Amino acid sequence: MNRSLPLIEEKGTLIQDAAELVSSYPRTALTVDCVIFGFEENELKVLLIRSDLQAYHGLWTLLGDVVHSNEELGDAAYRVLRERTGLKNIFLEEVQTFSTPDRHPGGRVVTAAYYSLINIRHHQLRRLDNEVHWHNLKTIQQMGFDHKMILDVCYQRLQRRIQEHPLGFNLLPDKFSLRELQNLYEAILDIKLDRRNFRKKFFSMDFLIDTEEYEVDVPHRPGKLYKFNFEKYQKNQKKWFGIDF
Amino acid sequence: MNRSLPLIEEKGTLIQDAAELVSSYPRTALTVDCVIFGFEENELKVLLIRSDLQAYHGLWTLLGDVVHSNEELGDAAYRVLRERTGLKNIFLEEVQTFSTPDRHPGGRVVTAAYYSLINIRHHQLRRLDNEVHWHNLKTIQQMGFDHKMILDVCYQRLQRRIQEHPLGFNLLPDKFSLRELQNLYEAILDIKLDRRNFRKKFFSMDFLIDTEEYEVDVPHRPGKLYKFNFEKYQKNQKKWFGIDF
DNA sequence: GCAAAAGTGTTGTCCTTACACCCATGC
DNA sequence: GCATGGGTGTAAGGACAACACTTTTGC
Repeated sequence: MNRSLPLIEEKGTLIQDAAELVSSYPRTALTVDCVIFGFEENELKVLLIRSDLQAYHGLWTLLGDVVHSNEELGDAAYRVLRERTGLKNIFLEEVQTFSTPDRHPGGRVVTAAYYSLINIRHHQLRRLDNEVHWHNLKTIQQMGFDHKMILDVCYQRLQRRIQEHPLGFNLLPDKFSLRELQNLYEAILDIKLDRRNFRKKFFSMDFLIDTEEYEVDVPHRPGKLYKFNFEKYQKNQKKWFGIDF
Repeated sequence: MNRSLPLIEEKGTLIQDAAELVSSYPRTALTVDCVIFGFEENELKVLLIRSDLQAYHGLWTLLGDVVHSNEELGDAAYRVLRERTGLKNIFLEEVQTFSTPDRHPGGRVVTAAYYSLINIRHHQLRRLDNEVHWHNLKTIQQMGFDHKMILDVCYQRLQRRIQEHPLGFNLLPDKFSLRELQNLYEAILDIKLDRRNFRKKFFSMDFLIDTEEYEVDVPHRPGKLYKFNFEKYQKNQKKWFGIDF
């Protein structure tokens, strides 16, 4: 309907010089912060770095850095990860911005939070700048800046996401047992699941490939090892229209 | 484990002056853009404004503005809405940032997109700055900037969201018929739903209050009118641990 | 043989889907 | 009386939750 509205121009003249307009805008320091979750020894961990600010002396913070002047935020997040940890080929997802005016002691800094979930063993940390370390998520109390809040928000996102997408498979060895898979889900969701129902669920989804191999060197009956059928998953992407709140 | 790590300080001296650090950061123009969906005449609409840039002469754009220097992004989004349309008491949700370097013809501008879904009749548009108009979502083709992409991303978010939360009820009159509710869902999800199953679904959720009133002046058998039981919904917030991809 | 975890099946319940007929009203 | 949409029920299938015993291995 509104496509046919006449152009009304008397209201104001159009802005000819977009560059002049933009140059009149206030400018803000922009950063990105990466919340990298990892899974190891049946615990959900997160990668933190020691704050280099005197104001947060001794506290841990997320991996973050300022966004360069012609850089996309997503690219900045990948760069931060690469520079600080050497990590590459990781999928980052934006969660949200944090822009409380006093969130940074040095002045106004707006940050966009990104998160990912990776296999700790598949990604060797190089360049341990400023003491990058994995921390058990459950033991983290205080952090610098508003990073504890950012972490909490990203953790909630992760929990929601893993129920909708098979994120988990990237986190396990190429061949994994169902117990390992279940441990992963239990660690992330922070709940216990019924072993039988869990197995049924995953078998019925039919995304597991039986490798015919078994665990070795375990002090109990060895479990079968499976691979994830990524191809099949891609094809069967859920299209669902239920209403479910 | 890492809580007990000793502080290693020889790596570098801590930064004493956080303000100096921040002042060294490059700065970026920051805007917010609001994607306001509305529902009227069984159609999903979106509130757009005529671009005031010569470069996008005649094209429609989202409601946006620059973020003030000490303003939270969310607050800026609410302000934009208030200033441009008079709309208040609306819930906005952040979707994501858009930061392609050349997305604005006047130079680097990073934007954060927010969306909402409102009842067009409950919110009178005041101050029709620069021709703010409702547009039928399905007829929108080209827009200024990268706003078509932003709109698409926000629409997808809306579709996902309405399947998880009873957003819809704010969009209808205080008392509504089930047909109105179903029209809303069909418009947003862009599908047809079975009337009987739809009714069953909503009745079984038990969030509807029977007003004992009926539609009037309809050219067919009048439907019963219901209210939404917001209180009951709050209490029964879904807590769910299934895995469902 | 014992400890530890793997592996397995059934049942009841609930949710979803598909589907067809009568009812109340305006005209 | 007819057109329009309102209102209703059932049956089948699928998903989920709860639950206990046997098997295999390392030691």
